[in-house]
Amino acid sequence: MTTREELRTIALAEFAAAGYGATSLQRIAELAGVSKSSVLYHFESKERLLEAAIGPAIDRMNIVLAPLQVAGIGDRRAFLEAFVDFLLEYRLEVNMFINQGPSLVDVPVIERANELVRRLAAFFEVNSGSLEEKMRFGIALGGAAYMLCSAQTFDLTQVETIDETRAALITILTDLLG
Amino acid sequence: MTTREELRTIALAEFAAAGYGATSLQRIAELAGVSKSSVLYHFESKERLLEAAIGPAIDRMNIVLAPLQVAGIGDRRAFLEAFVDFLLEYRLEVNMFINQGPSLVDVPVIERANELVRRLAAFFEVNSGSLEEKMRFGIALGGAAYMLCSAQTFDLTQVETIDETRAALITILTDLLG
DNA sequence: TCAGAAACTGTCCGATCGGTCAGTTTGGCA
DNA sequence: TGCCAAACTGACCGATCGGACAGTTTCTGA
Repeated sequence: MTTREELRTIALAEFAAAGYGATSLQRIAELAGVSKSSVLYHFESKERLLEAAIGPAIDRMNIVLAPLQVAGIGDRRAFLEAFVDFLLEYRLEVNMFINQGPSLVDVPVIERANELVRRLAAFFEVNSGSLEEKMRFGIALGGAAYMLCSAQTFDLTQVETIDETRAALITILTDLLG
Repeated sequence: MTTREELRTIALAEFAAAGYGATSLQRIAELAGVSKSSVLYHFESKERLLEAAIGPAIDRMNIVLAPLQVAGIGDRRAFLEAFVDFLLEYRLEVNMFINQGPSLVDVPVIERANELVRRLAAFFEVNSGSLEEKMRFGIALGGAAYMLCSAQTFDLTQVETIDETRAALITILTDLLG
């Protein structure tokens, strides 16, 4: 693993756990065992580091959404499975966005993610549905992100297999949105 | 409204919106139109301000939970209604705890809130249930908090009445946990 | 009216923030 | 071996952080 990729991984974990504003470049550097200058060599600013941290997740989600742009959401169950796979693979990024996003206005990469959520909401016809349907969408999105990143709070640390988690998540989200 | 209470309200809103670590005493002072020194006169430290901000919510939730300590959860529906009322009244506090709590280790008031969540999980027999039941609890808790505090993201700003929101929330949480 | 308490302020402190920059170390290739 | 670019560092910058403290204004009851 290159140092750059290592820094990206460490930064993402810290941003998700402690928050973007509360995480200093110095702390990231210490966790990586390099100097703060080295962090700023690989990423020219803290904001660029944030971009590198969650950008790939946005790109991936855009790919998941792309076919729906022309064909509509079609089979909800199939889409939810793809969505859950996305959540599991990018849980830290999603958690960070859910928790920190609202406070990071005018940050380009966060605006891109906000646009993504709006498109997602449109696919689920959130704004044409009832209030309850809107709320179901919000609860599913925020709740899945929260739950996936607070395993220890709920004594979920002994989660046996990723497959079981995936199946349970699909069942619950299908209940909420399917 | 006393200045102290005004400061508490402003601080809570900022902590919930921008995060505890990212909110400076100077900013709170500016929003309140007083000096930073004045903030530290009413609350001897930033941590005490955090305590004052979310402490009442914890006290209130403890009162909601108290009767269950002896009688068990009994009618889940009735408890969920009380819980939803709590969520609606203390949405900022809950949102702040959900988002910032994991990063605020060793802060006494946050530890108190964590203990509260553990007791809540115990009432719902989260740890004796299946993985899916645990996840339902986490999604319900985190999702409700997220949704209540991101109305504009989902174009929910035109929420007509609090009663409709309350009814929808009870329905959804009953689906998840009832 | 006036004294004491409460409320509030400006100034200062050491630490840390994100970021710049000149200089040093390191690794690969001719 | 010599060289150059990439990787990395420490020192430094102005700004801001949470907080201490002495002094000033404002309120209130005797």
